[in-house]
Amino acid sequence: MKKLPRKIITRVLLYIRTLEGLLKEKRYLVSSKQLAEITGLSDVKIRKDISNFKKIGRPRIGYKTADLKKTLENYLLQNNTVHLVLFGAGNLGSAILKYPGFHRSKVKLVAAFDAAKTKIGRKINGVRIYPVERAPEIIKRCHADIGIIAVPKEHCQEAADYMVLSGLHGIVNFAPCSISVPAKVQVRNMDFTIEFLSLFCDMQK
Amino acid sequence: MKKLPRKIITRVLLYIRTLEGLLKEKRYLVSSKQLAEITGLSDVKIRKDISNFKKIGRPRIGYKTADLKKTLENYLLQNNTVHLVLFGAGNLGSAILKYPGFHRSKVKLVAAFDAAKTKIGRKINGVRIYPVERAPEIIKRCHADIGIIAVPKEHCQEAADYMVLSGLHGIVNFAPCSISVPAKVQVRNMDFTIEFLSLFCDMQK
DNA sequence: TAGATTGTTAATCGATTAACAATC
DNA sequence: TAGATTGTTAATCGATTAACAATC
Repeated sequence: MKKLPRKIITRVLLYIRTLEGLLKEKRYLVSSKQLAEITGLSDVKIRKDISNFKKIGRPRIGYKTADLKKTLENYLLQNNTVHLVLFGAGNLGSAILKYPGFHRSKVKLVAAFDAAKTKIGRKINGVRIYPVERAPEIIKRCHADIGIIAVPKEHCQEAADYMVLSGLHGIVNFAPCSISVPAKVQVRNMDFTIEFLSLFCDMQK
Repeated sequence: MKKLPRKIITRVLLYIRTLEGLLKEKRYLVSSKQLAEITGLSDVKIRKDISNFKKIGRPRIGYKTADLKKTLENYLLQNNTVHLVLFGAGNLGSAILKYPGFHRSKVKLVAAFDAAKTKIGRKINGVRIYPVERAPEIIKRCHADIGIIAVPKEHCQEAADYMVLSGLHGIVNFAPCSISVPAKVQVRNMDFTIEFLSLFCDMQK
């Protein structure tokens, strides 16, 4: 199976989330047109995306919800679970620790780190908070894959450095600033302000 | 000035944020190559993006930080300030209310709404929390542009409906579910789980 | 002048959409 | 059979990169 571009991966994850919702409502069949209505994407694009995997739809009928979900998951996630660690257990960090995302089984936040003495040792949503100095040790021990930066932007690069040092190859950065990391480390930036402003600019005219 | 595609808008906002940082460090000149190093984008792309505005760089020298920032802001944001309202003052909502984004002057969160009686009337970071029923009235009164959904996903569509009813044309949805709105309303979805998983899939191989 | 950097045009690449054949 | 829907191929569109001229 060839590697898919990021755009398609993101959409496929959206399909999986959507299919999960449909299953909860006991809708066992779904067409690309229905998926298009729910997701806001075009039905052609959805069929094209799905065709990257295997023929699974039936003309005139659509897709079996459960089968489609399983097919997409198998190709994309296989048997992997993503292990996440969080830097910064403040407001945003706590929100992330409690984020009610889909697919609990595939995504596991395994440890949090914070600089504040008062927070060390506490648990939020079952996840223990450790002092940042212990990050390398703990990250290696629990085989974390991805680090989340939710610290004040002054400590943003510091957190990134700890992550690189600990051998992480993926970082999701919620702080509104750029970080500098080796090329092998993938970074995804989530700056809320940029999102708000970009939507606003998009809306003009 | 022609409307720019969303991708370029988002990058230009990143340049503005970066230039703001450089100004704080008293770096009054910057080249596209330096911006490329900080942002992780290519210098050609940066020059191409900037060339959408006006000739402002000087060969051999680069750009005057302050001038470039001003030029980008003038074209993109003009004299506008974005007025935001928030639905849901839980963990994530509180984090958004306190988000230390750049450009305080251009982005203003003007009101928050929550269903919980205990939260009504309180202020977080100077923003008052109102009962959801008052949303249409307050949103109209304060000329809000964009609504932020940070409610539990069960109430996600409800919040969206309130926003549409109140005349908002832009929604940023942090809940992990799809919403259905009229075509004139622009939606931006931020599902953390999808971000984490998509980064993870991207990292494989 | 030589060298570095901008800004632009042309070429390439990738993603989306259109058209349509296949099929149930 | 007729109609709806999938899956695929070809055409279009947009974004990125390469090449290079302009300029300080």
